[in-house]
Amino acid sequence: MMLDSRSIPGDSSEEDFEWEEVDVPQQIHETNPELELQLEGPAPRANIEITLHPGTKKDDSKKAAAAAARAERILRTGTHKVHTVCLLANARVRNKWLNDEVLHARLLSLTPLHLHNGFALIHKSREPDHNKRGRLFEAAVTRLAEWWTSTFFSVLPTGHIKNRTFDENERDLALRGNAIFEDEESDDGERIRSPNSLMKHALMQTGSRDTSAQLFTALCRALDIPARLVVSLQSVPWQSSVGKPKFKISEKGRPSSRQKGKERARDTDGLSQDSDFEGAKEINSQSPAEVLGDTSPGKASAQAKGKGKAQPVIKLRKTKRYSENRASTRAPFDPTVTPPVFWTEVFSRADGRWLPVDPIRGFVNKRHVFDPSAENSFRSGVPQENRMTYVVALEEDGFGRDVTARYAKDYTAKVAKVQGVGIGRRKEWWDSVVQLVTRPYRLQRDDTEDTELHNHQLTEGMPTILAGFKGHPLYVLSRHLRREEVIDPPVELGKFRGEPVYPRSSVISLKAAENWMRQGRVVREGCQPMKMVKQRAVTIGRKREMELALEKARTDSHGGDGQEDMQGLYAKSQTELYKPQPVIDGKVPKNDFGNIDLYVPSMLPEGSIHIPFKGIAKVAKRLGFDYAEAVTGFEFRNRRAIPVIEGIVVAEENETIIVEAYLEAENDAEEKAHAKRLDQVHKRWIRLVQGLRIRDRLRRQYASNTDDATPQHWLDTHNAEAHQGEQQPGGYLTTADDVVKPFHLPKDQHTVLPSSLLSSTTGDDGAEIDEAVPERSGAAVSYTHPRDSPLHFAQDVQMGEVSADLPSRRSNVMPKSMRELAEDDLKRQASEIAPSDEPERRPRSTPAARTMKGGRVKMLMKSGTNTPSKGNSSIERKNGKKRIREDSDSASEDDHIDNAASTRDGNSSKGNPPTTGRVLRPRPQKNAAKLREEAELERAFRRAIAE
DNA sequence: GTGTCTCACATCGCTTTGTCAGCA
DNA sequence: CTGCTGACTTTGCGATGTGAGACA
Repeated sequence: MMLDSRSIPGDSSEEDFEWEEVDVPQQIHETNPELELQLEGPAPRANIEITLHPGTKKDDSKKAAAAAARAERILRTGTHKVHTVCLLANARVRNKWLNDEVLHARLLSLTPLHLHNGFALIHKSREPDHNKRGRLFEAAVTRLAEWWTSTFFSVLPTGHIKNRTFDENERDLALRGNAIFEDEESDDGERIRSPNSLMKHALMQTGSRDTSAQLFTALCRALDIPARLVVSLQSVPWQSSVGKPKFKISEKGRPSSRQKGKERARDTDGLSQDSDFEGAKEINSQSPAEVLGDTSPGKASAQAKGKGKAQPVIKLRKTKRYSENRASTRAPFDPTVTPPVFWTEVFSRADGRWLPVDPIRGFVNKRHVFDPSAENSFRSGVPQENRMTYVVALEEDGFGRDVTARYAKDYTAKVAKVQGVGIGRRKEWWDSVVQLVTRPYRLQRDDTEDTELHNHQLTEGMPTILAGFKGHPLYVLSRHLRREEVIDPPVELGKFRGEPVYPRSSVISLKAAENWMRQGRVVREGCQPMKMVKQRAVTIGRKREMELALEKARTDSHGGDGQEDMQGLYAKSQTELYKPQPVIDGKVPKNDFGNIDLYVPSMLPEGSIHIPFKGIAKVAKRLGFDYAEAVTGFEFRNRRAIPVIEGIVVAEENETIIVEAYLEAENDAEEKAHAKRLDQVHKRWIRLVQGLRIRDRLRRQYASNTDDATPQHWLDTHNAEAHQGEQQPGGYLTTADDVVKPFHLPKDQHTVLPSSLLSSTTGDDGAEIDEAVPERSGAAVSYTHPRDSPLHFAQDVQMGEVSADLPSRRSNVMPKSMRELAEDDLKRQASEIAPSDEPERRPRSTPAARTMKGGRVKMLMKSGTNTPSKGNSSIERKNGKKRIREDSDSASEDDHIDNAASTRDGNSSKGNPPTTGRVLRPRPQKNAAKLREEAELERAFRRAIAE
């Protein structure tokens, strides 16, 4: 590109520069393959070509994958929650059934008497020592459990609740989607539909281990021992990784992608599991490859080998039976040996505590035997069928308590984290679920139990994994300390892999001096910061400040360290309450910004007061008092901190005067606002009324002079020429306005007749009409046109007809102002006599009036009060129009007369019958009193608007 | 071969005192 | 002319949560 001074014409400022010719390569080759640039300059005719290659889709796919992962996570979490709640509800229903009296009676009848007596003999009177009583009770429970386990109830290997991972369920659902209803009975879950089902199992003395535990609980209750049904909810884990076999190193060498390798690893893993675990076979038999009938050698399973392309559902059943047969051979998964999902807690009255009882394995008072995590250690490689996350104990009254801490090993280190402790929302959710089943009031034993559970956590011991220390209530590692946390005093409790372990109680949180100020505290003089951290700059101002400081530091040290800005953090113990400068001579101390910091009430200076009213600063300023606006906090928008100002701080002695002045100003402002509002209301009313009047007048004029006021009618008129005599002049009446009466406003105050306008041709009304209905009027409105208008003829004819009918109105048709109308009204008021009878009689003289009924009377009432002129034919015309509607269902004779009247009045030679097919009921006739009342109301209204 | 650690990415929470045009 | 009000814009960093993969 070459720059030439000639190429910059007429720029004097540019003339100061000496332009130099330089050689520029004709083409610029961009090294970036994605952006090719060819510049086009004036001298060497190089073209500018910008080629933008669309970026690789990598990012998009990444995004999509992330979105999918997120959606899946939400789904997993949701599923986990719903499943947990359902399982809890299920346990509650079972727990309720365990109170069935018939079930109790049946169980008691099946229990040997000596076991009954074992409990009956434990009594204060026989054994005063409660410790001994406690031991006796425990022994009795042990005997009962032993009898139940060894003699009475035989546990079936299937039918109990098992834990399943999200993926397993997904696969299962995908498989059984169509057959889920037909296949109901094939489900391996034991079906207990009522207490009767439980009773059946009690009589058969057999069932799943869940049923065993439930029946044992019922038996305890029958024996009058407070017993809880304890359930470890086996909900779908929310973590995606749970139950997934990990990626094998041996898979690495495969030519396929890692993901595929992982999938295959999972598949083959499933295979290996399949051979030795009944639960796993279900999962494996439902693997997607099989579902899809994929028999490729790479994915073909050992099981699939012999089964060819059988339907998945059938396969499921077959494999299940197969596994059931083999289940008994698998000792490690024997449900009578492994930790259960349901068990019992009995309350030892003597000890005042709950004893766990495992009626399947015959354990009593051994809380550690229920956590399956220890059991799994020797079963590595198989999916867990029991995961302890939530353990709920349900009492006879249906209320429950979360007793996970009693049974879970490493509760605080592991299980609590799965429950969501410290994570926030999930823990919140679980708390809310527990709250649903918690007794609304507390018993003493609840408090005792809480203490016990708390002690369990305290005596749990140090975590064995690093993650266990994270958020542990007792222990902390310095690596897990937060930015603003420090350990003080650093008392070592022990070591974890060479790292010192400190008590959580030694952790104290620090704040920067500024942040302490926001709490109304200042760092004591001479205190050294306990920790130095990198300063954060969030707002633009702060950032600039930091940059300047950094720049200054660089220049000072000549490009030396350029170290980042560090800030010191202080502990609360290093601070003291901030004491602002007092108010002296009514002068309020202010900060650099001219206001006062008032983040906490203690920051209010001595001798001052905070008046938190909006707009009070103006008052204080007007009165000339010293004041400071109170900054009570900040809002953050657009990388800026915006101070929140709430009122002012003034000297105490000025408070009364300022507040009084403020209230006064408020009152004034309120009054002003009220007056303004009133004014607006009046204006709006006036506008409305005037608008209605104009509308009414226009309608009367066009309705009376001719009925072809609408384009529709214009059409009708022309159509009617073909079949004259059929159409009625009231075509206008079929519009909505005729059906829906607008409002009982004085409708003929501005009685402006076309004739008057014709005579004057000018004037407000003429303009108005012209403006309001320029086209609508058609020939009928042509009176506003000059005489040479093509519509002149129609106008003449029309007006001639009208004039014949309206002799008296002619002279009094000028538009009136609101004031004039009011005056008229006053005059009328003075001269008004018998308003109801008089007008009714008078119009009867005209044929049109004779046909009028209720509606007519009313209208006449109005006209009589509104205008001094009598025999107002325009009104009659209007009434006539109205009459058509109102009298449509009255005698046909009336209709004829009416037609005749409207024919004449409407200046139409076509005596058409009413075109409307509507059937309208006449308005009921009003009596004189009612009419008078209405008239009075109307006058009042008119007076109001005349003002 | 599993449990634990590490890394990458997502999400949350902290941050702490403007400017300008339009209108009354 | 003055003073008030509302629109403007949507950051960025560290801590922490989450999940996948590596490794002891």
